[in-house]
Amino acid sequence: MKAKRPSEVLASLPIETAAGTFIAHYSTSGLAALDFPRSSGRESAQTSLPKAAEVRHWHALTTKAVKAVLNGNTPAELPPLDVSRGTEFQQRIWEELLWIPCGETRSYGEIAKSVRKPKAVRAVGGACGSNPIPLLIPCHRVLAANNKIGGFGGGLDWKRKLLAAERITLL
DNA sequence: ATCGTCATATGAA
DNA sequence: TTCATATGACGAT
Repeated sequence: MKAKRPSEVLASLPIETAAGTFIAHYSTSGLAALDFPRSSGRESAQTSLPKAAEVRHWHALTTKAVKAVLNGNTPAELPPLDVSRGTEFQQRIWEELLWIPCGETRSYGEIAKSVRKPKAVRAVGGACGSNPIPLLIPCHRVLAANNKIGGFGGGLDWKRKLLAAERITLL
């Protein structure tokens, strides 16, 4: 409906972790998307580092942040997040997710209430589903009511894994 | 406890 | 506009 401005992607860089190789996509404004490891192993990431020192710095931050989350810790610092292609509503939801402390969870309904739209519970789910930057925007900490697992775009197994890393137990 | 159905907000085609 | 949702509440098994 609103802002749909596909910022140009400057670089797609790999992030090697014990869980696989993530791929971070950077635009002129910051980190624009983060992909889960692909089981087929085909990486479309470029191997050469971009010339812009800024991007290299962002990637360093992203790499540290991703590894921190995989270990169940809170990232010390995040790179700038380019959420310019999201709608205003989505950006508001994503920002809200950022405030969820490591180890805690919220329900879709709780998120909806915190943005003063208590009825927009399904819309919250939709916003989480279109979250371009999983892990750093902790959509995995959002569960359905009654501590039910809910869903996860990148695969439910990932959600369970991330929750387990933070020692979050499902009822 | 599980299942079906409806209400409601938002986004995509 | 119509259709699809990573929900939630409620009522009927």
